[in-house]
Amino acid sequence: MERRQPRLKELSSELGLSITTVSRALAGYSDVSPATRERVREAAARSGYVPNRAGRALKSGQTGFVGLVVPVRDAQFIDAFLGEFVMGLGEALAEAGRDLALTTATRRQDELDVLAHVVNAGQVDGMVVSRTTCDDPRVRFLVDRGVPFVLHGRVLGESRPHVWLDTDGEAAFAEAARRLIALGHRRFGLVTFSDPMTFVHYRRAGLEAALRDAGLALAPEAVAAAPRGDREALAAAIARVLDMPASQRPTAILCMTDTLAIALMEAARERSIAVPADLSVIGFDNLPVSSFARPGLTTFDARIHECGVDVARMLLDVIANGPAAVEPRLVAADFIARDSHGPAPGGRGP
Amino acid sequence: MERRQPRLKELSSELGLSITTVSRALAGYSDVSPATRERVREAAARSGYVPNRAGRALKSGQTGFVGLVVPVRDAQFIDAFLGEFVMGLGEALAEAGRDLALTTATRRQDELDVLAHVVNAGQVDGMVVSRTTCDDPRVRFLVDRGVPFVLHGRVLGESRPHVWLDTDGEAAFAEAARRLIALGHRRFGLVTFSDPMTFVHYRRAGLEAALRDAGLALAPEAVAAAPRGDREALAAAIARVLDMPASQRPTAILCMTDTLAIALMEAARERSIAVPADLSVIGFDNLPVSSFARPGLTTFDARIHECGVDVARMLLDVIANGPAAVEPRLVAADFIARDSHGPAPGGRGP
DNA sequence: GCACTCTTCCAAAACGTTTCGGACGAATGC
DNA sequence: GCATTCGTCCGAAACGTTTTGGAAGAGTGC
Repeated sequence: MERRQPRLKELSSELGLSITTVSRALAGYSDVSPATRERVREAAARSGYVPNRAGRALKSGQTGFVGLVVPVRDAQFIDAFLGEFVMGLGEALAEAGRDLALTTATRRQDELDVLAHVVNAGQVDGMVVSRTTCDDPRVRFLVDRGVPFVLHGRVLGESRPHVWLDTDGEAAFAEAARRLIALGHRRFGLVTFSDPMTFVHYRRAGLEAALRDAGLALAPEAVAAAPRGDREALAAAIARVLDMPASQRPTAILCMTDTLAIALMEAARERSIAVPADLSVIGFDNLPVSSFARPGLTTFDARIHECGVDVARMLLDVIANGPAAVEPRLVAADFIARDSHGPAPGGRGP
Repeated sequence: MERRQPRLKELSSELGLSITTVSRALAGYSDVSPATRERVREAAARSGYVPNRAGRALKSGQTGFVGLVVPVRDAQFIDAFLGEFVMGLGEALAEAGRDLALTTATRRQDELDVLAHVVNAGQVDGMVVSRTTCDDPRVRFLVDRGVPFVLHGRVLGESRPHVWLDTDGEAAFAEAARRLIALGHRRFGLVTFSDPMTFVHYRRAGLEAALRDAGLALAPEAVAAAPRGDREALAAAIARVLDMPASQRPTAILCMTDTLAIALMEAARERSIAVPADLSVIGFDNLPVSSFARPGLTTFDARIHECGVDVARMLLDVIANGPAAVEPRLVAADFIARDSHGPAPGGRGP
């Protein structure tokens, strides 16, 4: 068996034409006669000819790949939602005949090193950068190098033009706070990450702004912060908040992600703190898990699959037309009301 | 800015050496003096030289990519578990300096067409094939073409040598059945897919064999089958089983996946059929969702992340040494006892 | 009949790498 | 002192594609 894949050379000698003509016929150039073009196309289709990626990449500089570096932590998928995002990327790329080059950054390597390696090896036409930090070195590197890229998330310090798509977590957390305030809540808490991810910054800012508008404030001792993936630190931080005297304990806690919210609800259950009677909990992400949690978790849906599709389309646009041609996008998250939030205990609410 | 990435040519002229020598120094050949080798290595590291993938692929035939084609259905990630599998692949590939080329098969294209395109474009050194069907045309294609590949799953008809890793669903479902029989169950049901996936075949075979050994049988009317992703057909099929008179209705139902099991439990709740008092339910996959379902879902853990790691390692082995050098692997799934199964109603159990 | 354009085709170069087959001294064996 | 080997190094070819700069021939205008 093992029939070798035909190449331009085989195809051209079979047709009695030059390699040039076959190449230009398939590319649809006008300097090859319609009759020849048809003949070439037919032969290419019949023999199953597909242009070799490496050859094409070498000459044209376009590899057909778009890169994504995903970190591995705790040997488990970082946030169930990355899967959805990746599928969105893949779907939009498939429409453009491109593929996703997925590189895993293991613990031993810095994420920036891996990114630089991928870019320096010239294996991609552009990069998707997910999970940005406030001052992300990857963004500086990519801007410096002039590599097309799109951020999923934002950075704070970079003034040079770059393209991003982000969920408006600031507006979402402000909305959550206003809804809870309207339900009579006055003491708020937050379960968050201690890492400098940009979304952490914005969501917290949204919460604090809404509280300020209502003449309230987020007490520092009502904030539980832990590094991503560190279950023990998280449990300890949550314990510090939940073990406050009931008269000082927050009656409503916002959580950076659904995963954190579910951990919080488990911790509350262990302490016989009833959700939502004693404590309202709101998450973010709308993971599939969240609708099966008991009580069902109130959260925000960021339509992560659509974000993936949009980021890929924006990146294709940047690759074709440069970053100046593409507008950054801030997309709203939808409030998903379930059963984990309700009126404040004590009946001051409606 | 936009400093161009140095290439072998720049590096060699900077060092006053030939391209050949620089290339061979970096590759560690013995015909370059240790002193020169060090000098070259140092210069390469300093300038951030990384060999161009396209150039290398063109000459050596090795692209550094391993391919995976994932289907998109219902615009949502097919089974949460694929994400875990992909991360396992990526992790093991990263250790070998390779990357994953993820191609999405959209509805319009046949999965085989996409696979053939990827292979014919020479963009990968090998393929991972997931979700095999009993008589999978992809396997025939890859064996015909002599492309290195590893199946995640099995096929039934292919006699030519090929490498696979699969979860032993046959043993798992047999074990589940025996456990339920020991708990007094006599009437069994099955929620399954009507699609010809190989795992469907094996798991059902395991169930039926265990029943046969106990002098029991799986009644055809106790089997709910629907195409993957078709929620309505699934609901209708489940309804037909659950709406049987209680005296004939199965007291224990095995489900091909956790997703199906959760749909079954929801349908049972709507009909006030208590799980596990009236009905025992066992799933497969151990999705994160399953531990949050109420009652917690009894299931099997296939250690999907490890499967990804192992499949990638096997594929690297096949690429290096050919398929004959690699043994197929059947891995056991772990029984995860939670609260969705129990003694048969009527107290015949222990 | 001549200069010109238009259509259709092609040879050759280039992209960056690896590798084959040497070349050139210096050291070795006799 | 001569042939041989060894240690280093290099030129050139090749992988498959795209593109530049033509060439050859037919048709057109005068």
